[in-house]
Amino acid sequence: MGTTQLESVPEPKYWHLKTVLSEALDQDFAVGEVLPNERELAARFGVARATLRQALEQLELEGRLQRRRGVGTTVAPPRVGVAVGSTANGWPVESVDGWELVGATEAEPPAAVRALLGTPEGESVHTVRRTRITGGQAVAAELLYVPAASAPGLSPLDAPSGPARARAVLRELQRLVLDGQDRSVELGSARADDAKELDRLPGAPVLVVTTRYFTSTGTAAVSIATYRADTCRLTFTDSLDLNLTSPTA
Amino acid sequence: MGTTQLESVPEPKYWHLKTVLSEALDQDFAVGEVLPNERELAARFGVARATLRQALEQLELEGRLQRRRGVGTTVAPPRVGVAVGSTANGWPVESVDGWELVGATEAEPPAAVRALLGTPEGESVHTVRRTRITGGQAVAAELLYVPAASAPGLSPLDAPSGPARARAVLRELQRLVLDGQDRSVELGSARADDAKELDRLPGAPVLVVTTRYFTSTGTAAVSIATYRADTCRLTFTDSLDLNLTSPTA
DNA sequence: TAGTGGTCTAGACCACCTC
DNA sequence: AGGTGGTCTAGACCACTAT
Repeated sequence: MGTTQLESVPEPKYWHLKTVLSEALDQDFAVGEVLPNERELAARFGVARATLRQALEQLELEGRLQRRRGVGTTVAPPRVGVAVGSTANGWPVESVDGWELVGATEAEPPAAVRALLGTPEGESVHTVRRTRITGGQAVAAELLYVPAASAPGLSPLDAPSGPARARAVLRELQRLVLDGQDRSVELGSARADDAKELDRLPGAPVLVVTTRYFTSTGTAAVSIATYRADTCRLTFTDSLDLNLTSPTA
Repeated sequence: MGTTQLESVPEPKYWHLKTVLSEALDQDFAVGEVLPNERELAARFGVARATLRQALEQLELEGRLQRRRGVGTTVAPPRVGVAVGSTANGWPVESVDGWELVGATEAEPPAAVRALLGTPEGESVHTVRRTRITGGQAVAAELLYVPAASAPGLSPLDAPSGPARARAVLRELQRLVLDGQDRSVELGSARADDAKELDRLPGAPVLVVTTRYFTSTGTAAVSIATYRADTCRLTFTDSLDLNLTSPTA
């Protein structure tokens, strides 16, 4: 029959909207510029605010927009490339790559971490919290889990908490010979504590980088680092010779 | 003053709901089991369907749930670890790691790729499409961009398209000496064509892995691979020989 | 055809920021 | 106080899958 079926796959409104907005961002807006508010944009496009928001959410997920409650929606700068594993085959250290020590506690790790460490249930481990700052912006929050066996020289009493304690744990780690590491990346949503460090709302999309540090005796430490997925592009420089990785002039 | 402010941060309903559901998934459901439908779940928790859906979306983002239109919501298996760069310092080849050649065309690459390749505007490049299958599931869709200069021996006429053509392009690549590669990972949303390959809806969250292949003459090829973020955990096995990286001990 | 998730609407109220 | 984005509601209809 003559049902020509031209629009056999009707594009969802929010999807089309996203495309239109994306092109508008390329052409008519500069980085940092604020967009009209959601109510006005929705009216301008003749859609409900919820539909407009669905398009904005996608664009934010892709790092094109930045939205802040009480402030507005702005055009986001291109994602920053953050090196992960450029300091490969090295223990986490202070004052490189913009890592900043926040503090350290001693507690039982989550079950998933316990499985990676191979520590028995109920055993507490050193937990170092770090934050990674790039361009004045917190881009990552990390929890580094170090079993007591990996920091044998650490007295429970020197610097019971805070950055000094964290530094002490890291110093202990450096004494061990690192045999290798193991890294994985997956999508997650920010827990409340990480979200706070990253200046995002809980549930914000993050890239979760899990690193296992191996010594001859097994897994000596595990790091769970959550990177802001909206602003970060994780870079891995596997290339052994560093000749071609042109520096910033 | 006496404003005790006990609930200074009222948790959003969908966030609380997500926590409750997450615990229920751990305790009362097996992998593959189907959940009650959204309307019933919403009624059971006394919330609007949209709110319930917000919680489900988060859980799907975290890889806990799988939702299929017309079918239902099921408990997802743990994410599969897919090796990225285990074949490090090697050209992409066929029939390893479950990559399957789909076809090849010749077209002008997107602007972002053109910038990475350094090809002039208007110049078309070979574009090889591959799909990565793991456990019977498509987990990644890749577009490999190869400038004509990187495949000099390729006649325009042998196997004009399809898997045979793709194989021919890859064979040409193997003739070059690979100097190194450069990899980055970021969050994105699936374009329509990739979504189709991955059996997902357009806009589904994906991990975009961008790889640059270097030879002595510069960037010889660029690969843009999109991995299903809901089902994949990207693994990087950097561990090399530990000799050169002797710590300060 | 019945049931599922996906899209969309037109409101309302709240939390947060700035002035 | 006024404006912003964030949450939430109670509907409606659509696209897809299975039977």
